[in-house]
Amino acid sequence: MTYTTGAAEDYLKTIYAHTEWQTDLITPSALAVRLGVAPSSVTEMVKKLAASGLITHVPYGPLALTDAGRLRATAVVRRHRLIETWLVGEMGYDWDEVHDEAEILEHSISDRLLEAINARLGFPAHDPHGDPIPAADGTVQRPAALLLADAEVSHSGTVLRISDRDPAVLRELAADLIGPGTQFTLAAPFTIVLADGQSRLVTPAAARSIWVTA
Amino acid sequence: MTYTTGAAEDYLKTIYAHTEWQTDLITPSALAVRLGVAPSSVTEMVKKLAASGLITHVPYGPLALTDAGRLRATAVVRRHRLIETWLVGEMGYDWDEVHDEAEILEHSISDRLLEAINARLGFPAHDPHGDPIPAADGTVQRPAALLLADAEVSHSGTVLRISDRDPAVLRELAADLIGPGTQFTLAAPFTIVLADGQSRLVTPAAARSIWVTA
DNA sequence: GCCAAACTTTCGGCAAACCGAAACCTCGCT
DNA sequence: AGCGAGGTTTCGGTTTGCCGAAAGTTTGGC
Repeated sequence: MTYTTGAAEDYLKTIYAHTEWQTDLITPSALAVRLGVAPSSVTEMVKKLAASGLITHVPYGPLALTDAGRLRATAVVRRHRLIETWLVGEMGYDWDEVHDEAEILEHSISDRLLEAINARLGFPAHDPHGDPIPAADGTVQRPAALLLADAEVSHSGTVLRISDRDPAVLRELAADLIGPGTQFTLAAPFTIVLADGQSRLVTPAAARSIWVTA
Repeated sequence: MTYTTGAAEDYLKTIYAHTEWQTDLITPSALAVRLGVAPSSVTEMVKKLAASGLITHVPYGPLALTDAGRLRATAVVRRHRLIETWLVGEMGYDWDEVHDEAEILEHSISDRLLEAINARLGFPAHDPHGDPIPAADGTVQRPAALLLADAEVSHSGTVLRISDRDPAVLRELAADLIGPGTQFTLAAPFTIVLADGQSRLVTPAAARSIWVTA
């Protein structure tokens, strides 16, 4: 069936998000934590999503999106990221303030309004955090990326994206003028040197939120 | 208590809308028809709204908003009309296309985003149909108005608002270049003469949708 | 190779909105 | 005054999404 309630969209989106920058599959309990619901609620929704052919699931095993599920998930992510881009680009929001608003609007905006926004923005490829905006057909352009916390000392590269999970990290980095496109060299663990020679100490939380070119 | 679900907002808005341009109170059955729900659903919601102090209701009697309910209702109407104004003013919608989108977004947009939109639009006083946009404190500036269908022949005036209930009427009037602000004289029933001397035959449905200065 | 911890599922329940059928008021008309 | 039509409410039931407690499964460590 169609089955496109807001709740189901949130489950699909979260399953998708888990594998966007890493490869392991998500477990029901991890999904429960991410969504802030009880494990039993996940079991229930998983049954519905599997019955609708949007995910695959063997009992007591992890979850994986089907092609149909991934298409549905990327559509939600597309809406979310276009809305975030619009809030920052046109409505005066800062990049640490857009998440909650987008979380709600992504479930109610029409395709038509979304495309009007997309056109106004000039069909952006990335949102303010550097995350790729999926195309309408579900295609996503995702560069090879590495967590800054996992990079070797002396690694040089460009910041690709900052996870928007933690607004405090976003504010910290905005104050340090670090964002997508920033070029750097890792001088020592948690210490980066920018193109202009200035060095910055990033917190461990930030190092685990910043993804850079490999 | 607070009780601000989307469903409750729709009930309050509809009760408010009924008395906006006329004075009689709405009955539960009329409310059911307007909302497209069964009468028994109305009874149930009416109990909750009355228990929350948002409406008054004596069994088997009509419904009336309390001050608290009216404030809640005008807040929804404000969101609806600002969204409509924005869709027409910035997003390329025509005035007959905005209702459904606004109907959904009015329940999910935040106060902050609404005010950002309001500021971009220059704090408009009316929506594209000529309906007054309530102020944030619930105040509404509503001029004395008369239905064109009820006006006497030779009545002269200005179009104040067009009900947005029927998109076909809106398209008909847009084609005839009739809208809020249009000056006219009623030459004969259903026949108006515009300021430039051109005359227009309006359909009975349109005459029951056009409100003019008294 | 077994067992307990950790994870997952099942089960009964709840709240919000909705429904249709049946019971119940009200009011106008005779 | 009484009666019936029409509007309103009650009642039992449905769906969606959530919960906690209890039962079931898996798996790592000994």
